Order: sequence, then C-alpha cells, then structure tokens
Amino acid sequence: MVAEVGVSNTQVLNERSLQLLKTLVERYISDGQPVGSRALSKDSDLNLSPATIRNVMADLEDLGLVHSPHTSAGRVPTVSGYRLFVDTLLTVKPLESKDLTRLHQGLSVSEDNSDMIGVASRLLSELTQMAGVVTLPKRELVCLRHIEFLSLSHTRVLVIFVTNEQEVHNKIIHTSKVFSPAELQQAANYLNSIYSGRSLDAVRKAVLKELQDDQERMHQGMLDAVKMAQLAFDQDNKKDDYVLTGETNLMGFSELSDMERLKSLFEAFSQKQGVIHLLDQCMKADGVQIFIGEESGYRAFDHCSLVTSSYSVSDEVVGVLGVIGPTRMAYEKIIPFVDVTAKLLGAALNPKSTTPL
Amino acid sequence: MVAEVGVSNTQVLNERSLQLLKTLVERYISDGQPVGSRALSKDSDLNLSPATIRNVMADLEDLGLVHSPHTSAGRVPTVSGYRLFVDTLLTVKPLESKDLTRLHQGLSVSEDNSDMIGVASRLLSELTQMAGVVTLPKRELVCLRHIEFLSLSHTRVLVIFVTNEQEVHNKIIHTSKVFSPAELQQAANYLNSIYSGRSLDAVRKAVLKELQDDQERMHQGMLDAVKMAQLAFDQDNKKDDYVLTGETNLMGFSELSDMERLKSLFEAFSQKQGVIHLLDQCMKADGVQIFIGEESGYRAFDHCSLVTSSYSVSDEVVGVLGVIGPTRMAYEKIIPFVDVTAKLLGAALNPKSTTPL
DNA sequence: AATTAGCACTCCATTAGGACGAGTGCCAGC
DNA sequence: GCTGGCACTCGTCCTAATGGAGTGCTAATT
Repeated sequence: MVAEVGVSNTQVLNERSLQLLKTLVERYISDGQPVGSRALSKDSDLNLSPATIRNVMADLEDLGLVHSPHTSAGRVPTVSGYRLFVDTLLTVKPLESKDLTRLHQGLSVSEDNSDMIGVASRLLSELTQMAGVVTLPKRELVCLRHIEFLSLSHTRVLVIFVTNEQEVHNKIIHTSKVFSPAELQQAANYLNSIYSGRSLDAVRKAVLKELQDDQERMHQGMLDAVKMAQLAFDQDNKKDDYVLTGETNLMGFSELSDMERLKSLFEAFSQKQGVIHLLDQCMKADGVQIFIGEESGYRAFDHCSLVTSSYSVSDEVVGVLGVIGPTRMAYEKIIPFVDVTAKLLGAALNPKSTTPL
Repeated sequence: MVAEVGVSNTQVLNERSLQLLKTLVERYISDGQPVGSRALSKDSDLNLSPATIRNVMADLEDLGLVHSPHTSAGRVPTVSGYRLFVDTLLTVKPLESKDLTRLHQGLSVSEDNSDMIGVASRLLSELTQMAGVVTLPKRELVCLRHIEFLSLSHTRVLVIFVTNEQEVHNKIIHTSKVFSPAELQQAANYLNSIYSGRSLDAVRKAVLKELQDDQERMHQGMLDAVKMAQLAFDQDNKKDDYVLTGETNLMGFSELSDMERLKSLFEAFSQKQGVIHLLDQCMKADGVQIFIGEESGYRAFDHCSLVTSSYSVSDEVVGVLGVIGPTRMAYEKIIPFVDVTAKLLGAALNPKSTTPL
C-alpha cells in the first residue's frame, strides 16, 4: 500500500505531505476531533498558511489517506492513513519506567506461574486502559513433561498430563477394554520414558506413525499404551482459548458508544472463535503486528485496532498477546507495551528458569 | 414491607387497588411506557372511569408503590410496587412446552456431564434472552470420589481429586519432605479408603481433627497422608466461581442503555466477588428468590433484577443459578424457567444416575 | 511555480419558539 | 363514592434562526 502510493505519485507524497499527515494523525489521536487546516498550520513547525495546508489536504484526500466527515469539518485519518502512519511515520516512545517496573514485577520468573497468562492480560489492560488479550500457549507446541492414567470406572480413564509451563491438563477417554491400575501405571511409565520432553504435536505424530507401522513389533502392553496416548492427544483435543480482560475499558470510548457496535464486539468476544482465528494469523508473524479497523476482516472489529505480538518459549512461538482498543489509540505507546510484555511473558514461562521435573 | 402497608391502611389497599396495581405492572412490563389512567381503565375489567383510577393511583403513589416520572406522564411501578406484585399478585405461567423440551434435551442425564454448568447457563440466557448465571457446585459440599498424588519435582506434588460431579480438580502443593512415587501411592490408597464418598468439607474437618488428636496412634505413612490431605483441602482452596453467559443480551434493553450504568454492571460481572456474595445469599433460601433493583444492595445492580434458585444434588444445596435482566422483566415467565432449570440441573448432576466409580 | 489572502459557501450545532398530545389534579355534580 | 369537565403541566416534535468552523476557489503576491 505504501509503496504503491509512493510509486503512483512521488510528487504529491513528498516529505512535507508526510510530515503534515503525521501531525494530523497525532493531533487527531490526542484530541479526537477532526483536524482543520488552521490547527495543522499552528501544530506543524512548517510555517505554512492554512491555505497551503488545505491544498495538501485535498491531495491527501485524493489518495484516500484522510477523509472529511462533512464539508465544513476538518480531516480525519482513514484506515490507509493510519496504516501509512504506523508503518513509516510513527516514532515509538520508550516505555515509561514506572510501567516497565510494573511489568517486571508482575511477570517475574517465579515459582508459581500457573496464572501467568491471566496476569499478563491484566497488566496489558490495566496499563493501557484498553482490553488485553493473551492466548493460552498452543498445546501442540509445548513439551510433554509427564503423563499419568487414572481409572475412573470400567472403561473410563482419566488422563493427566503436565506440560512445560507447569500447566496441568486432564481429559477423560473411553478405552476399548478394561485396564487394571497396574496396567495403566505400566502404560504411563512406557509413554513417559519414550515421549517425555517432546512437544505434544510431535508425540501425536509419532503415535500415529507407530499405529500405522508394524504393530507386530510391539507387545500388547506397549500397544495399549500407544492407543491410549492416541485418544488422549486426539486432534480435536486442542481447544484454543484466550484470556481477555478489561473489556469494560472499551465502553468508555466514544467511537464505541454506539450500542449496536458495542454489542456485536462483545458478542464476538464471547463467541471466541472469530477472535481466535484473528489471533492465530498473528502467530505467523514474529514481531509486533497491527490490524487497523476493517483490516481485520471482522465486522465487529471495524472500529477497533488490534496490536499484537507473538510470544515464545525456548525460541518457539507458542502464543499471541495483544491490546484491543479504538482505531484512535496512542500506537507509539501501545506498541512497546505489547512488545515488552510478550518478551517478559515468554521469559517467565521458560522452563529452563523453573525447577526441572 | 407488604405487611406494613396492609396494616397501615387496609382501607386504601383493597382488592380493587391491588387489581389495578397488578394491571399496571403487567402493562408496564409489556410496553415499557408509563401507564396512564385511560389505558388502565380500558385494560382492567373493573369498568371504572379514568378519573376514579386517578384517585386510586394517587393513593398508590402515596404508599410508594408507583411513581410518576413527571407531571403529565402515566405511572411506573417502584421497587416496592414490583415487590408487592411478585409476592402476592403474580400469576405464574407454566413453561411453554417447546422451552421445556429444550431444557430437557440440554440437561438430560448423560454420560458426559463435564460442562453441565455451562450448558445450564447457556440455556437460561438463550431461552430468556437475558443473562444466565450458574455457580459452580460448592466444593465443600460435593463428595470426594478419588484422590491421587503425583510427584512433580522434589517437594512439589500434584494433587488430583475427582468429585461427585465427575469434575476433576488439581492443585500443586509443597511438601515438607521428599516422597517416592510408592509412598505417594500408598498415601493416596490410605486416603481413598478412609475418605472416599464423604464431602470435601467433612474430609477437611476430619483431617484437622486427626492432626490435633493423638498423632501417636498413626504410623508415619498415615501421618504423611493426612498432612498432604490437609494441604490439598486447605480452606483458601475454595475459589468460588460462576459461569455467566448472554451478558450481551443486556445491551439491548433501554433501561441499561446508559453507558455509565452498563459499564459498572459489566465491571461487577468481571470482578465477580460482588456477584458471588449476592449469589451466596441465595443459597440459604430454598426455592426461587428474587432481588428487584436496589434490593440487592449493589449499586451496579440498581436497574436490574435477579431471579435465582438454589440447586441441589442428593438433597444437599450445592449451588445457585439464575437470570439477570432489567427490573422490567416478565417475572411470571422467568420464575418457572429458573425453577425448572434448577431442578433439572440438580438431577443431571446427581451421582446416583451416573456410572459409579 | 509555489504560496498566500480573501471571499463565498456549506454544513453542523445550538437555541428558541410554537403546536400538539398525553396525562394529571381538582372540583362540582350525580 | 364515582364520574365528567376543565385548567394546567410537561415532554416531544418540528421549524426557523443564528453563529462558528472549515472548506474550495480565485486572484494576488513572492
């Protein structure tokens, strides 16, 4: 988009126009009012008269970077305008030290990191005064530390497995035959010895391979164990989820004061899958990623922006976190927030820094 | 309140006034507009002129049962008016058969009742088009079925316990010394043999008693087991919680269209403790209980009503469910909804009807 | 050729006024 | 005790008027 504009009309999108666009966006973000030529003339240190500014604005409007709500209002940045702004004009501010301290103390590497995800989400929403969201680490990508089977009733077995992040998961499976506690113990021992330390995804694949390959090679006990593992790590097992906090902060923003919009936004939050899909896309990219307004492709997010960053454990991307707010947000502050939080969360979840099993 | 009114002025609060109040509340609930004397005259089958009705209305207003938004508007019921209405005037309608069917199919006694609470909440919000809330069964009151210990790292032990409702809970405890897997197994076996089938509350009390009483009587293994049980069922373990669904339905109601109100309501929802406290009060009463507007004592609920019922498993009250909506709700329909849902949920969670361990 | 000043114009927001209708309170009569 | 009638109040809706902010265009200036 930026390149295209630059190519199509280098004459128009010169240094000065960009400078003015930047000032306009900054001014609009802080005021929330359409910015007029007079205000821009004073704000920018270009010493241009309002009339000149008006000419530039007309050009920017032709390029679709700004937009006039009506004839005698000032200009407001469009989605493309915001995009150009965050991509090339933005000067990111370093985090304020008090915020940095707050993040560090909240996400310090501690013994109990059972609710790190929740803490991270709360920090994001508290410090940005918008909504914070953090996906749970992708199960497939975290490492298996330990697995255990527990007989509930004849063919119902409770599977318990502990992952890297010290999280405990459980699932009830139905076996084809009845197992004694001793048999279950044996199966667990076998699986632990073979698969402990490998990612859940790798385990699932290995298990499938085992079952397809020569089953004769294995004795009955091993076969049972592998079959149970298959049930336990079944594909449909992955119930992606996220922790969202500070939604209520969004109710303060005037651009979301329309009840219809607000309702559909909150409905999207509670239905989850749309948001999950959106966040999943962000996992592909490595650094901070931004969706502005309609860019997300979800109508409910039309008037919102989403600033995300993936977070990694042991150099492996396992989840995404971010901030949701109105399109008119202070990107230069939010971006470092999200960036730092992602790094700290990754570090806090790192198994190397916790007591080994 | 009702009694007081009746005593203070039996002359005024006669059959006819009550009849008119009833008609007024019904009319207001269905229309949402202040009800004028003309409308009441037509609606009620008392054959009274508007003028007469106005006299009665003036009396009801003196008693604080109705209220005029301004001089030339009709009347609107006050909280006391609603209270009198639901306590003595209301004629509860039986559930529509399609709704009853829906409830039955959703809350049937099935093999997998792991998300019964969520299902119940969703049914309540879906069928009433308001918000549904269901507390998780009180841990103290549910029965222990099985307990297991799993060693994580030297002094960290994962406790897993299965309760009546087929729910699996886990908690990480720190022991004072290092246990071998065999010792942990032995401890679990001991605890299961003694405490299985008793309520968590009873187990906790028994454990405390054991520790205070003669410890000499027990050998070391038993003592270790009891000590671990104490850690596992520690008081602070009870993290009461509830499942709330359909909050977005509330955004449709005009009485909650004020952003300030809506925001504080949703903040109350996400902070949870206030709501939990309110719901806890409802556990004491047995049948359906109703809080109208300010009666709840929480400012955030000022313009809402809460219709609740406790639900029981094996004749023991273990939780509360209910519907949250605007004060102006169709109580005669909501009450049976909540009532029936509570009964069905209790039945669905009943361990007698599920496969024994 | 780029910039600026000036001017006419457009549109929004606010205010004031007036008509209308719904509903009340009160009083006198049945 | 009930009812009809009447004056009154108040909120809503519509209209018109005013002021201000900001634009687009053109002609003058640098």
